[in-house]
Amino acid sequence: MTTQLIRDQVADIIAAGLRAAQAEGALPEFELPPIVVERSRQSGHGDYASPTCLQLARQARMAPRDIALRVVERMAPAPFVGQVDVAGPGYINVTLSPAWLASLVLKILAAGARWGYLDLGAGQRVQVEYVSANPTGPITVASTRNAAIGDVLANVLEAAGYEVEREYYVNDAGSQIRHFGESVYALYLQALGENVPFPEDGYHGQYVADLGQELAQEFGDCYLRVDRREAIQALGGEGIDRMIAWIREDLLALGVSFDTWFHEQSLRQSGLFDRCLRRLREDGYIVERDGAVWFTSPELESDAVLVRSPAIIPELSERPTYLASDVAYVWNKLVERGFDRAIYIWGADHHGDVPRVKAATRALGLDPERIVLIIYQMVNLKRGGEDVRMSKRAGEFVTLRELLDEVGPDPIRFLLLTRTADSTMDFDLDLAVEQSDKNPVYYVQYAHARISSILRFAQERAWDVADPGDTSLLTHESELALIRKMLELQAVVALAAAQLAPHYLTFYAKELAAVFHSFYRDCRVVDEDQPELTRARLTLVRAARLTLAQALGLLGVSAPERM
RNA sequence: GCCCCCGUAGCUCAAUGGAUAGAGCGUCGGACUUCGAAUCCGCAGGUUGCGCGUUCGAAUCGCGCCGGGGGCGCCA
Repeated sequence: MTTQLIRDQVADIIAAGLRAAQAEGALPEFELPPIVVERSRQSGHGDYASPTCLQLARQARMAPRDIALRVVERMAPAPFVGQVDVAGPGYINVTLSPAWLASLVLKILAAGARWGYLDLGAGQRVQVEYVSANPTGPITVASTRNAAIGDVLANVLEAAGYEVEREYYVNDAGSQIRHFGESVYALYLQALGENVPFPEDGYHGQYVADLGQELAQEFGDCYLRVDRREAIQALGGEGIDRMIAWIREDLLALGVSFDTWFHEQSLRQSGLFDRCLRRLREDGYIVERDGAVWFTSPELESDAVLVRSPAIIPELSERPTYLASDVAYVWNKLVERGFDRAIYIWGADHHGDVPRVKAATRALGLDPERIVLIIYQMVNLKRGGEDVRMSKRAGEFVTLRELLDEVGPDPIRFLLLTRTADSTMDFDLDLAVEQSDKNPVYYVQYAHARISSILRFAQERAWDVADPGDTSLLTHESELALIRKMLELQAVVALAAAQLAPHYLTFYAKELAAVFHSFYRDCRVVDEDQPELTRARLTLVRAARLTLAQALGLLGVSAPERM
């Protein structure tokens, strides 16, 4: 199975036709623009449509239709082309050959677990950094959207042929960590019966109290005797470690895992942070004002960004501001580890930092195009149409763990990817739980289970489902529609990878399931009176099941054989 | 004050600058003695918030309004 998209092959033969027309003097000489070919939206317009001749009209000083006619005359035949038409104002419509489509079924099955995988990455190394929630509490719904987007995007990029690394950036420095440590320490003391006040900016969640209890039981009173600062460091660090373990476990239950857990602390321990800051200072990007250190750059509209302020962050051992670490981090990604591209998945609340990180990247002498920051909008959690309010510090939120207990990973992942990242989404707990036609994940999984059931049925009647039969018998309109949709998997992977938009996969999976269900209505698979056709159709549905499984696999959603 | 996202069918949302803007849900009406009815088929439903512009062509790009959501202005 070739990994070159059919759409691109169509573009190639149109380009060849154009050049041939020019060589023969049927068209004037001009430089060819990139040939636009897209999937036809309207049935009756073939499978692919190219509006290229429309845009050539001015240069060629000819009517677009005439250009198209002269090109089509000279287009070389190709095995996948069934019919070529000039339509409307000058579109070139290409219809795939039914025989070629039928032959595709065996190629899909032969590709197996690699079906849908492409070679667009050309060996490029891409890092996707996602979730990266502060390790001061459990994963919430907002971070779960981040996880779904990041994880599926990484899958898609891998399928498109990139070398992908998945990373979780652990913010284990900064004042939130200090507040957390102080909270844990206070609750530890309280658990031992000490009468101490709870810190003003402390964390109020039940899990912090539990953590204090836990530490009191395990360590006893030994931290009563050590210096407060030291105790906070030790107990806070222990708390953070347990939070990270907890986060890792919950994400794993969602089917999300990482190649690297990168600790912010390491940026300073390695000295990289200081080196980057020195570099920026030497190049004139650092100014000192009002007793604080600022990053400034001509491309930043708002003046300057705080790097360090003794008034806010008195202790040198603590990390400076958020941006300051990001400077060293981007250097680490692009230079020390040499990724060609670094993708960040950020919640909309961080959108203001995008120009800053871009500016800092440029200030370091790196190409800002190499970093891509995907901003996804917020998630409103709902239950029966009512908003569920959340605040991490106040300890009121719905966690990933609770979601998993209530809903399970499949609906969570699927539902979180049924919107573009740009739109705010409501996540209704009641709907997510509901196993009905309102919940699209079951619709797709049902198609997979239904095919599995057909294959079981055939096997029970002693059909050899591994016998491919003669796939050229697949000529029914609904059979061909199913194959066309299966073929589209490659284009969807390419599109999702190019746009960095994993939600295309969920829409595709639903469409594929729908086309299968329609096929099922029109064509009986197992028919004792037509053994040859039965063998061919068994092969067809095996390929359809594989394609569904590939799409679901990229989404990280299970493909059940029974439901 | 500045920034970001959204506005498309009754509802929730799609649509790599292309032809007649599509799905699901909801309403209504049909299809199981035959491989899974968690399914399918059909009907109805639209000035793509408004205006101007760019383009052969705009839901899509630009500018200006209107409406909704969110963020920033020494927390991360």
